[in-house]
Amino acid sequence: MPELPEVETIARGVHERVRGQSIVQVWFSSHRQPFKTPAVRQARELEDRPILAVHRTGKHIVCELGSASGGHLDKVGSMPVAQWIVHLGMTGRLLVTTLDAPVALHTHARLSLSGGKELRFVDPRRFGRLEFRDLDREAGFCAPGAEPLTIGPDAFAALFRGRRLSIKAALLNQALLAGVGNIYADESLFQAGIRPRKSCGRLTRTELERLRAALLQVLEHAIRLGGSSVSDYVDADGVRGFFQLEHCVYQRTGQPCRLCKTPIRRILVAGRGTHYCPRCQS
DNA sequence: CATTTCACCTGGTGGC
DNA sequence: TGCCACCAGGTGAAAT
Repeated sequence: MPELPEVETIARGVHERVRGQSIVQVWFSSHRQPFKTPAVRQARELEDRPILAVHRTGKHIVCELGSASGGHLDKVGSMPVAQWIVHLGMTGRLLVTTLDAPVALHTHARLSLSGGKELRFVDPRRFGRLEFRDLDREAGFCAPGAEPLTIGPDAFAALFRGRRLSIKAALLNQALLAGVGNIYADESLFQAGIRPRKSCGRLTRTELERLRAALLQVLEHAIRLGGSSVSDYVDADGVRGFFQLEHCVYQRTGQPCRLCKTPIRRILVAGRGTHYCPRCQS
């Protein structure tokens, strides 16, 4: 499941490979689900536009686009006038392939590019979303929550102050922090030595600062390793990540804790499978 | 308003 | 061997 490190890895890969190229032709599957903007309008809007840059915000991939009419006149670095926003959901992939590469099952979008490659969106469970924004008429995409890689100690602590829900549920709330999902919530709570069910309001300032530092460290480490491939995650080239090998608790139910050998436990918190060490996380 | 539950999806798994 | 119930979880809408 793509979370911040996986989405960051994909966005970087796509950026390197498609920056400066124009979208030549757009094909969408007939499935209704993945489109936040209706497919017909989305396809018409995307065609002929140059891709100026690709970056990540929260779990969203944002492609900054130039204007269609004078696409060849736009230079990389000029102001974007539109955006194509991709959310991968649970099983979404965004791949840069050759034009003649075999089309994977559950391919929902194919954007052929001026450089002779293709940008493909593949998503078996169709939880992903594709959206187009015309920046002349609407605001640019902005994740609702704070960015975990840059948020400071005070702002981080303020997110959780006065809340009664569990810290695990709060970490998963995208309106508070953008980009944290089940894997990195569990891993950062382990690193910080905090029980997932602990109420936000009962966390001390020291614990919150430990959590912020742990989250930052875990996310940066995961980005360096190209993300976690736990189900079928791959980067823009179809290459798997390596951070799953470093997981301390996620999907390690019953296995010995890497620090104290106590078997890792799995419980349900806020309806999500949650993994923790009963000894290291007090 | 804050918080919880559920529906949306398909592939993989385990029981019989 | 085959079939089927069930689970995985990001998100947003509905319920509490």
